[in-house]
Amino acid sequence: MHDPIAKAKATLISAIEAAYNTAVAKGVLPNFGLGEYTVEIPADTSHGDFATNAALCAARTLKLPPQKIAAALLDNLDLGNSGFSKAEMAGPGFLNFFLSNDYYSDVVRAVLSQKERFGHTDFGRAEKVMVEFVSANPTGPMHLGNARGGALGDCLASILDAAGFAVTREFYINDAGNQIERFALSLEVRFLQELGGDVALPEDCYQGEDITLLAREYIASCGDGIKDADSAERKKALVDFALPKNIANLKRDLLKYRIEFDIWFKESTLHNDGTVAKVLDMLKSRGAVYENDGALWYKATAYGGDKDEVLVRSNGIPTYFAADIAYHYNKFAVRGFDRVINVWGADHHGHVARLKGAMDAIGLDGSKLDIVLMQLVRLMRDGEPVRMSKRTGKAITLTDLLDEIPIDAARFYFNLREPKTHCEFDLDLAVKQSSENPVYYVQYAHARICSILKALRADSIDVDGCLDNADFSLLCSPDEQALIKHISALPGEIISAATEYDPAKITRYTIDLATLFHKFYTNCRVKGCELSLCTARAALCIATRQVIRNCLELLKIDAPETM
RNA sequence: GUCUCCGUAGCUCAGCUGGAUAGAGCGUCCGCCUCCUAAGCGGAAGGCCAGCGGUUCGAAUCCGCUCGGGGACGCCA
Repeated sequence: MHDPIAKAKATLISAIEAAYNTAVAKGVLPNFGLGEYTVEIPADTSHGDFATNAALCAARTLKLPPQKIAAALLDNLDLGNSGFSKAEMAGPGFLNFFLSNDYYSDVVRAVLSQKERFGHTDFGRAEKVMVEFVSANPTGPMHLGNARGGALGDCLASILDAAGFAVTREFYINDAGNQIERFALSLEVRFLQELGGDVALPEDCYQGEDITLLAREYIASCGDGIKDADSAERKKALVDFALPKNIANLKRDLLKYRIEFDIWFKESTLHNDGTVAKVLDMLKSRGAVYENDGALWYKATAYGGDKDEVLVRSNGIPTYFAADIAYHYNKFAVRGFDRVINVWGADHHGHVARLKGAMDAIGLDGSKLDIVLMQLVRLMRDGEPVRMSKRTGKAITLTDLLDEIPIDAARFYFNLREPKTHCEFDLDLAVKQSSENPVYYVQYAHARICSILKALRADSIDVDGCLDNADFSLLCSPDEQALIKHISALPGEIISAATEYDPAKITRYTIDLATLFHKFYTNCRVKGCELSLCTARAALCIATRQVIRNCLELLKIDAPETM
């Protein structure tokens, strides 16, 4: 039982189709087919556990009132061993179905036996998927956008993995191009300034204090020997020293944020190994480029773009865009990914169509490239937007953020909303250890369960033998069934989060799970009730704890035993 | 100007591949611990789903326009 909800829906659809065929055979309904309809889980449980609008949808083709069709379907419905106990007609012609007790027992049993694998499916058929995210500029520290992108990309990768894809997490290091030139120049100026030189830092250079510190570190460990070398040599020495340090810092900070990449891919390799030149040749041979003002232009407009783009500047240096085409050529053609997902800030949205188009232009399939555009975050404190770090006066960095708020809260918060929504990050709320902060609400449910189980063990109740000994059919109160039904939705929820690239589905699922558990906790006592019921409820507690853990594992958030 | 995201309770947001009475948290008010963690649960109040039109049995959901807000439109990355 990989996905109980999907299985139940499939069962219902075949039962409905069978009922229709029987009704047709009896001459009760015309033989035009039911057409398209849906089976859904109604918001209101009095409308059953599942409901279908089949009769409403078929009303036109069958030229009969919906209620008459629904009645005919109901008359000929055979639920047999379907896991459903009854069906009824309601409203304008809905058919509502009610699950039997077996369904609930099966779900609890499945969780207890599948354990940390519950929720995982083979939906993705081990398709090779790359998730590229963060890819922060290595010339400096990461900012708030990287914090959201990091939490988002990392959880999306985990979710895809759970949904059965073969996932690679990748960080693209932009260690070439203009920004490295600027980095080099900034370092050089700071270096010379440290040695008393009278040079000013140009405005378009990196103004941060980190550059000065790097220059100082260089002098401390390598001396000032390059002072009199020519500028190009001096810059190279400084960059060769500073860039690896910055990259190491990125790794360190991301690790602190619980993100580990499988691959750190350097842009420079694409320039050095001829991939950039190769894709330029491919574009040339396909007639997708032209020359103008001494530069090489890509005919974006011929491939779905809104305006043409420069590939090679008139000074002979390829643009970032040229390198990006080469990079994605590498992802698809060289490394053979079936699908590539990039998590980008919304400020890159203009880049999406032309990169996809460029994939088509070099004979690859741009539709296999998906971009998750993430809107920027507004940091709030005391109801006011925070733009700058108090300490440095510069943009807020990931490290600044994690100094202030717990990692659990940050990761949870950034995955609370769909990537495309503009979101506010409330610093005051994130540090609050109260019910206002949803991450604690979820963790509290987990801690409560641990506490119950501890109390039961202290009473010598065989908590660990629940799977073998418990009579799950005793779990029949509304609170128990609501909890179990929600548990059974996890596999489908993970698949849906994976296909829609929306980790927020999982955080919200987890909050709802905690809510249902807290209700169960309030209304159904575990300790102290009759032994068989106590054992069954303990089993439900263990199953719930497992599901909370599985969800928090996807988000890489701690599941504390006590709070 | 073109493209893009957003607009739902006082606040932050779900719901959006069309379905039954539009949901949650926070805030406000009122209840619930001799009993497994009250970081919890229950209840009340709070809505022109930005506006107008269209599509149809049915629209918060789909389409068009308008208004309001964020972002992008470099031989930057």
